[in-house]
Amino acid sequence: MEQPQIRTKISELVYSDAFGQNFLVKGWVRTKRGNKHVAFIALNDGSCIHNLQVVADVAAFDEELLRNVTTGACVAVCGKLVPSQGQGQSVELQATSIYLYGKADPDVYPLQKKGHSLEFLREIAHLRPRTQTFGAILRIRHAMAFAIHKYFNDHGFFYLHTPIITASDCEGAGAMFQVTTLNLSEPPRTESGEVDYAQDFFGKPANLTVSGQLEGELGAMALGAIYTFGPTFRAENSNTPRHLSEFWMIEPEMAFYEIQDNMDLAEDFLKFLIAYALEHCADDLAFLEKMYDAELTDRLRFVLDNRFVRLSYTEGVEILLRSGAKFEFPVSWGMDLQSEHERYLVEQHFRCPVILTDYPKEIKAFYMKQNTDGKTVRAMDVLFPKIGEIIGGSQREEDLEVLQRRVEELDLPQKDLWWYLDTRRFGSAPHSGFGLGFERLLLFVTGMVNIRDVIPFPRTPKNADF
RNA sequence: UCCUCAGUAGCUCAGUUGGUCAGAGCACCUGACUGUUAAUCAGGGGGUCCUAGGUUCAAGUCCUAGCUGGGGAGCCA
Repeated sequence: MEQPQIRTKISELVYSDAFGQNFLVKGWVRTKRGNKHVAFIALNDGSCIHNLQVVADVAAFDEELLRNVTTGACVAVCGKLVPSQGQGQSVELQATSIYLYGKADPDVYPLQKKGHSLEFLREIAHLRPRTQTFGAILRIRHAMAFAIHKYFNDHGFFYLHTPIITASDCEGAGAMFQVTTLNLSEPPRTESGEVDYAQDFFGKPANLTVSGQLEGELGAMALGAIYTFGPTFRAENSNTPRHLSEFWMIEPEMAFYEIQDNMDLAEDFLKFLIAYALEHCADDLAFLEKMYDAELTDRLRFVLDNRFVRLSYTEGVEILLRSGAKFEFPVSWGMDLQSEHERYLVEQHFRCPVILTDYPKEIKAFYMKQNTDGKTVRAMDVLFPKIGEIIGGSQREEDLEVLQRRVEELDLPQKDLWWYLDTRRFGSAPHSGFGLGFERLLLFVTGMVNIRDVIPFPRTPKNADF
């Protein structure tokens, strides 16, 4: 019988009814079962959550070959697609030839057919993509990245590549990683003994970006609406299931958007992404629901079907004060809301995503547009059940004098911000934007609870392996 | 960074008051079984009890410090 030369992905076969036809598949062995007459090989090639059941008549194959077909091994299989006699799958491949690409010594291959803890899998991040769980997560991650580009493209936004390396220290979003080519054991010194950054690569101190927003605003004030989608770096010593040192962030920035438009966009955007996941990642979501989170798709549908509650910080504080709930940190107007307060509003009071707006200006960034009350700014935080703040954004202050006054009040280095202030000096306009933490979105969509499990190779304090 | 819990076989864990305490299940190996579904059944091999000190006649067990991981908090997306 003629052997097919073209490889077929398993995702194309598991729902196929091309019975009697020959196919060539290539993938990694998940498990092998059977007896001395017949072997069942569960093969996965990453194209979908499902394994293809390969059936091998033991007598028809070299004994040594089959002995090396173990969990983790990589093989190519030619065979005939037939309806499965067994219960777990609708099709199976009757193998006519098997080629062993790479063995995986069962004594030392870390992955077993048994389930593994997520903590253990983090220690073998180079191999965990081969598990069903991480296959599902990484496919969903891809789908969400694609959907993000699709949404913005379809809505007339332009993808702007803001810099990864920045020499401005005023992004105001936490500690930064320094970028230098100086010899750290013997850096050049100035006459006064300080490190002489004039001799550094960029001639001044440089860092990895903590946000593309400031440059994003420059793009919005020219192209009308832009978004960024790239890696972001925070050198904070944060050790939580919701923080990474390196993560991906989406930051749309829109000219002529006021805060209400900003909220409309954020809600529509998030709902589009969730709907996209439900439509395009159904099998992977079903797996995660079965294994980790029985309410996963219910929760996704709930967010899709309900309008986000919108209320001001002041109203939120009043609800918390009236609630009678006991909080570790007592609520008062002017304080930043603690996790417990946000959770109360989202999970106890409204039981729905909440957009909080108009925060006290003292607890928000300098660039946010000040309200006429003199006390609050047009900030907006989108709070989700289980994961808290998923989006932070605001209308930006477009008035040069007001913005400059705020820069002075906060003692920010105005000379480094000249280019940012120029947008207010020349053709200023109302504009808004927000930042969406990509991995936080993925936490919500996948139902995972630790952010280290929704990025292929997590970077956290004391961990940059792989 | 703070609080808290944990670290024993490849994995998940048990190990009582400090005294036969080196254990189980799974994985792996060998054998059995003509269609399995985390296959099943029988047998076998497998240990720096996280590290360094300390207390004690005696430490997996108690004390101190450190390292690593989980959970909570802060910072934030």
